[in-house]
Amino acid sequence: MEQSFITEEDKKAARYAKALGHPVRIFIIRHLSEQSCCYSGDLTDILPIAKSTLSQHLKELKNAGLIQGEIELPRIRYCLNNEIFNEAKNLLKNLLE
Amino acid sequence: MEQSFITEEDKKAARYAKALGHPVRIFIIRHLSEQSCCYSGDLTDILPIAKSTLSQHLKELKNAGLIQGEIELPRIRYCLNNEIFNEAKNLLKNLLE
DNA sequence: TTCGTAGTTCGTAAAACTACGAACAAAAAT
DNA sequence: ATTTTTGTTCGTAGTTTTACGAACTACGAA
Repeated sequence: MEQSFITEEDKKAARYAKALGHPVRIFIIRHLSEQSCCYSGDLTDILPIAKSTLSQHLKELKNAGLIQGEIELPRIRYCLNNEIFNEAKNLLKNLLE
Repeated sequence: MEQSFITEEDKKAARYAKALGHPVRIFIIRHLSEQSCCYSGDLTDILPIAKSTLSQHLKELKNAGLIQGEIELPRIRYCLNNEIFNEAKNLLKNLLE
């Protein structure tokens, strides 16, 4: 046990990978990649989960920084956070070669 | 709640992302990408975790199919499983564009 | 046969994840 | 003022993850 060679980049990559580590969240990210933004209700109509569960998944993606929500009453418009999404992309692409 | 558009590919991508969702496992994958194979003992020397904990992380990567272990007594030689690793790479790259 | 090496499995405990319905909040519409 | 719409937060329950040390397996060496 000399030393940990786990870098900050490893930790970041792991956080992003973890945020992507659920089928619902993969779906949301894919959906947002295909059509730049969407409303939570769009997803509720499609996905077979309770809206509270969806809200939790959106929160996790927000916490990881991958998406952002803009209030557009009476709804909330979710989009990819391109800056952070690109960071995640680069870290994971780099890891995967 | 019309229909789930979560595909089998989404589920696979999520499984791979989840397997990568821990700094120790990112480190192991990075390590194996840099030097084709390694022994568990090499990792025990570097990482500040108990060998049983390391064994669990290796098991998760094995369960996801990303790595494989070949017995080479008295040790076990871990390598990337390139076929599955490539599948993970393609799924995640595709997701990330 | 006994000892040492390399690694897995077991048992345990704490934390995090997943999911749901109910309750709530904020603003627009009636 | 009440209702409707959209979505979040709360409370709860069951499952999974993470981590550790101890015990175990398998083999080679002394």
